[in-house]
Amino acid sequence: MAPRTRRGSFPRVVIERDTESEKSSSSEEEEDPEPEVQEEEESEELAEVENGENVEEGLGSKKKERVPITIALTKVCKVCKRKGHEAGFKGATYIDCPMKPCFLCKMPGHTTMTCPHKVATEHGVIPAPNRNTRSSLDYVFRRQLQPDIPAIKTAFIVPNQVDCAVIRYHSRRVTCLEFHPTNNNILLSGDKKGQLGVWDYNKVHEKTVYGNIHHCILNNMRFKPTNDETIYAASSDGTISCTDLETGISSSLMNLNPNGWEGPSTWRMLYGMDINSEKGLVLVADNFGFLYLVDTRSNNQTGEAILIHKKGSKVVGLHCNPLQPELLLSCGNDHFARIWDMRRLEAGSSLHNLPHGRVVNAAYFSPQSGCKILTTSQDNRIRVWDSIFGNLNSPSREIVHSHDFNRHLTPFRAEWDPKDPAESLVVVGRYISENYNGAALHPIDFIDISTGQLVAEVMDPNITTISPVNKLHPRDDVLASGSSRSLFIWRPRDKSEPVQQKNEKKIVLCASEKKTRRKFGGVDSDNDSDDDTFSSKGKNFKSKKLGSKPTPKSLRTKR
DNA sequence: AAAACATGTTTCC
DNA sequence: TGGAAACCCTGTTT
Repeated sequence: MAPRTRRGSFPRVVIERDTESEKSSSSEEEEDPEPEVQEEEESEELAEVENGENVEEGLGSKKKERVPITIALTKVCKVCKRKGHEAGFKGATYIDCPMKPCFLCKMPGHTTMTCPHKVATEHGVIPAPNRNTRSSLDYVFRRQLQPDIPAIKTAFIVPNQVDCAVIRYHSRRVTCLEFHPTNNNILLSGDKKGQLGVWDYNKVHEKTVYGNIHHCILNNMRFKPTNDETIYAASSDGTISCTDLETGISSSLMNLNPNGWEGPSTWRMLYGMDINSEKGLVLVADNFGFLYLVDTRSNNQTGEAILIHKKGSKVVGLHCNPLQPELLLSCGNDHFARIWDMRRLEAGSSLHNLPHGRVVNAAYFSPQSGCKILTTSQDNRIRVWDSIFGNLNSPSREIVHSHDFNRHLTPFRAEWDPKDPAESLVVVGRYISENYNGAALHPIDFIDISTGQLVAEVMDPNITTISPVNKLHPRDDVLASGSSRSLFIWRPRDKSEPVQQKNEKKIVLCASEKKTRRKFGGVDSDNDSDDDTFSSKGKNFKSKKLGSKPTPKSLRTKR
């Protein structure tokens, strides 16, 4: 950023921003509100309040007479550049800039620390606007719509302990995960580079990476319903692949960029994908708002591309209703999730449009009844619609939860627990870190979406990275996480443990172990400057089995 | 040890 | 409309 000019009374004070170094000298002082700045403090402060428009001119005209005063900015906030406070980590606790809206709920007037949604055991639920009709009649009504909803919820079994992990299985950040539909120990993973990993996590050292299928982001994959050794994948390279998991032999169903690179305005990328087995279709959607249908028997596109989201916007998610093959759910960067009737697919013909505050990362029907809808939006809210047959004008619940967009991260997606008969357990990684005994960790949250309660937060002191990609096993009590370039398998700490009641289920993993002492929680980096190869540092492509008491050196235990 | 910086997408203007 | 800024709880290299 350009140096910031501040118009004081007489001498213009220029703060060279490149001296960002100061922020880190946090160790020296704590509460001292007096920075050792020069004399012109108050004038500076004044100017600061209303300036901002004179930055340019100051830059241009005062180039030479500007005396860059490199203030010893021990107290200048790196976020807003004002003094008197300082954003950043203090130990393992992040202090927000008070000038910014709350990092969690995005509302002004408070910081994350004091956010009303940051209660110890829950992130908070915002009842949707139309939710004031919360009469008992309403419940009766909804009960009629969903007669199969169990009256008493079964207790959740939450995987909470790292069972095994593979470090740098991928050479880029993990972008998607999929459990094998029939083989219990097989996990598939895709990464930013387009590689497809096949991992038998009971044999940690057996793993396969197919690197030639795609050459950029593998956005979504699905098993072929009629052959569970075959996987479809949609990639930002504009192709759909169909790969045999045994041989790695892959064919391409579709290539939206047959002429190769002709510039960013024409390069089409495939994001959302799902399979409609009833109709024998692979559905994919691109970054320009279009949906494509591919017949899985002929491997040919059927019909024309259909504009299903705002023209030019990315359609990141597609989901076919598990029970009603005519229903399709899509979501994308136009801030909408949309419900479609497959029999009447044309631009503008959506049955419902579900508005969101920001980009919608994911939208899913509930896995068993297909009656509920769960969305993850970049406005830090998980939204739930309890019945697709009910009032869809506003969500039944909005659950505030930190899963912001970050350039280094795969977008977070809240995922259903496919095993939960009540369809109320959801897993989602958390962006903001919390101080757990001195370590800044990013838990993976289990949320009861019927109440908004945080049922469990899963973490390990050795895992300091953010885990935006999570998937619960369709049959076992197993959680798979993709975090940075690593994959983790979590299982319950002790299977013989009596199942706890739902409200006592707060789990803090290894809270007493504090080996990890890092300022930052970590991120799933995709820094292109680091090497792609699996051999670049010797530690790449190594797998590690973690015992029940994990003290793995491999898990980048820092100090 | 500390700082620079690479990186990509959305939103702002 | 297009270009610039914002992001600001990285990870890696310098």
